[in-house]
Amino acid sequence: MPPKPRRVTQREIAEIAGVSQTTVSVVLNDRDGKNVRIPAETRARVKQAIEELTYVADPAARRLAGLDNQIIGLFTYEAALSPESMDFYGPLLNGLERAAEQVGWDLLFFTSSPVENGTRSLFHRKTRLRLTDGCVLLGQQMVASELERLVAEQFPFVAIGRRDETAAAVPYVAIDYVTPANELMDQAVAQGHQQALYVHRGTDTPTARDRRLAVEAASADGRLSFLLVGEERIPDLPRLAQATGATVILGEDAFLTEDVVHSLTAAGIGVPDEISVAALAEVRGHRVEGRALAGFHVPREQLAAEALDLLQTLIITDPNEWHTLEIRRLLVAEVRSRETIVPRKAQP
Amino acid sequence: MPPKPRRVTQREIAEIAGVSQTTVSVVLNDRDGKNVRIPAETRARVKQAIEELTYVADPAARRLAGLDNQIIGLFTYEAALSPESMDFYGPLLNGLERAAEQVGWDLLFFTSSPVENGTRSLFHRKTRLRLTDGCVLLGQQMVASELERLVAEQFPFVAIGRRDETAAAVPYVAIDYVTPANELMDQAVAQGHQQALYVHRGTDTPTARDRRLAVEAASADGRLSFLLVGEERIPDLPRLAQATGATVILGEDAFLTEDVVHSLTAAGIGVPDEISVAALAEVRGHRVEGRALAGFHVPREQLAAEALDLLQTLIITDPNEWHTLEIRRLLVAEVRSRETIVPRKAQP
DNA sequence: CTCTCCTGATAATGCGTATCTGCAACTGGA
DNA sequence: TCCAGTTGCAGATACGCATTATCAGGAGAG
Repeated sequence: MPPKPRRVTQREIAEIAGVSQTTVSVVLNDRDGKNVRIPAETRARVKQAIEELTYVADPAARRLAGLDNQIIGLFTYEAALSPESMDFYGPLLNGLERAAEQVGWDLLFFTSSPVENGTRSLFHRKTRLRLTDGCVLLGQQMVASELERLVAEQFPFVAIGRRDETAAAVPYVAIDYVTPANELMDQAVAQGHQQALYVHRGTDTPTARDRRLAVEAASADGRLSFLLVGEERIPDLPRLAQATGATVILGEDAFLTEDVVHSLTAAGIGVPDEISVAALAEVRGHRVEGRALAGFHVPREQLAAEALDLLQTLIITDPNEWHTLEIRRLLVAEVRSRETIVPRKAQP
Repeated sequence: MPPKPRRVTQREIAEIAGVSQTTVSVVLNDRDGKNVRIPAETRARVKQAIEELTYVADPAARRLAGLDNQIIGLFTYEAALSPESMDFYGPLLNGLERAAEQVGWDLLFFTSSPVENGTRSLFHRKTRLRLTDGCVLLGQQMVASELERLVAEQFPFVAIGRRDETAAAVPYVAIDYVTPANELMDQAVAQGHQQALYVHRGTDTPTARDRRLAVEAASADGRLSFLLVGEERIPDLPRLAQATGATVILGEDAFLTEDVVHSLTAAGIGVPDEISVAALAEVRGHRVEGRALAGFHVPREQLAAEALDLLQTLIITDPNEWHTLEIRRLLVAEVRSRETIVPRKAQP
């Protein structure tokens, strides 16, 4: 490394203004009490020197002295800025940037984290985590041990996405899929539907479980009768619909639902005229048969704002009081069902 | 601020291993010379303690002690992550992320910089600039005084985009539009064209000047005769083309060129059959008359990689030797002319 | 005239790390 | 046995900032 370029320090300001470094610090922080008093005239002299030399404090020194840095970390378990992930991360990152700008925080992307055992890891030998005041975690596959360590170290952080699987109390903001799922099913019922299919993947994430439970609950209390179908049986859907008399098919996500529609239309079944469809997930940008696919709009910008708000709360609260806080926040997704959930066709 | 959570320090490691803090530092940094010698047995003992306590170095303290942090700053004069700017910044950010990951650097977005006098400013009272080892600057409108201050402070930084207007030697990576512009004009000549129009905006940026100079040079040495036309005269283009006998029209950018095409087709002039068109700029995603608009493809991911490479060079080089480096790098844009530059129609 | 209180500062210290200097304890050679 | 050289560390210090304790000098009270 070349010699670190020397920049203006408080000591230099002090020499020029003819005071001590202490006084400069006091003036900078507008401190004044019974212990320390600086008359207006001296203050002015110091402030002038600060202006002239265009002093800016060294954040590393501030940090070392135990102060905050107004930096928050952003850790993603996959590349955040690649074109592929932009679809998902884009609105979140945009929301984070806007919220950070609002409160005057800088955003540190932990792009350096090396890949170990398949995923990136937050704790490595030179992690810059501790430079930040707090941290936002993004990604489908978080490592439980890292979350637990963050909790144990009482480091302020917020995960985006539900993190109930871990024993420790992980602060998160996430999307409530249950409320809008019920709303969507109620609308289907109001349109005359009685029999339905739910097409799902094999995965067992918290949100997948949520959706399935909502569907099963609706089936159990007689609102809407469901048959649950794995994705491998999509080719068989036309027959299944026929056999069960289903007039609605819900998919776990938008892509799956598109596959469902292809299977139906290939068999000559009209969507949505004969069978209504919807995804219990984000559907922005997804169209089937020239219509906007019914499903949810997830407020992702707001999700980011909420995450930073929660993080800020954690940062300014003593860790020992965290248990008194509401560290899990759910945002309700918005239902958009108009175009592919339509009234049930009169029986022939 | 709540009390700073205490974490593992070298001193604690030292106590457990029964050595001094110095020794821990030496072991961590694998230092060994004639001044300091640690036998393998002691090293092992210290390393074990480090493992057991899962020690990670405090980046702030490292920085204060004059070492590098492996953090580079990213300053944009506009919001970087908004959907509107993604078109332009997206590929750059992606390239930066990938390159940063390669070399193990974290990426600090200066999202906190407040707006003063219309633009964001890099130097404010609490700027975290000095936490970084170097900085990448993005944006159309950079503030000359800030660039000069960075140069004066010998702070390693690289601008993306040409920055010749400033007196001080500003390191940058940018796109060479002149070489591909000449190539494109040569192709037009090879296709039999002799007379052309160049439609430009009123702005006087370095790249705008480059393009105009290239066009004027081609005109001067008789390769291709040009008439330069301001954008306000686009409605008049059909008449101008007729009057000059021009069979090619070049636009300063893709949007301008699209307007040109609309003006021509509205007047019944076939594009590209009767008049070939191209933009002397990025044309990805732009189509006219069902064809990919001719023009350039700017290698933006590569631009980002080149910027980080230059930055890294600056960081590891003593500032006093910077004048010996090639601190301005140009990347040649790729010509894509096939679809809307076609052979000149035989005269009737 | 002495004692106390207030004013306007400053010296000293700590934060965690790296580095430079120094210094015992040992070893080998004469 | 005495000295020079080597081995294996520890002490001191710097980095830039905030904070705590302290201190000299002057004013006011008794």
